[in-house]
Amino acid sequence: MPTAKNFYESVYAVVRQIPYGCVTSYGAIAKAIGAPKSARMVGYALQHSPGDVPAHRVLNRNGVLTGKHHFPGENLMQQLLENEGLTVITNQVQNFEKHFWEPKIQ
DNA sequence: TGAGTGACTGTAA
DNA sequence: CTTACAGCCACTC
Repeated sequence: MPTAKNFYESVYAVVRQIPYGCVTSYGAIAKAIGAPKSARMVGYALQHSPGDVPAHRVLNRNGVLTGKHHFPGENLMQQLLENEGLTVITNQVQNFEKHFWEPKIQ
């Protein structure tokens, strides 16, 4: 079995821990799982993520919805974030630092 | 086996 | 301040 699957599962596990109304960055997740250089892989993993993973809460370090186009709808990601009390303008989350949640390793 | 790709990040100009 | 370039790891063809 590919050991990389553990990497994916680790990403999913961290993303599932993101509380309601909070967001984080790919690099933060990558660092949380012990691979700060693999931020790109986090995004790649989210692309293969199951439906029970709140991938809409994961943005880049800039607070921009880089993966918005990968969601079913054209503005679904933004709608989900706004539904959680966040403000999104031009694919960018306002007060990103304020809603930022740092992943924790259990 | 090797080369190409990507939901990123940090540093330089 | 904004824009550009290179590094990085895992996966697919």
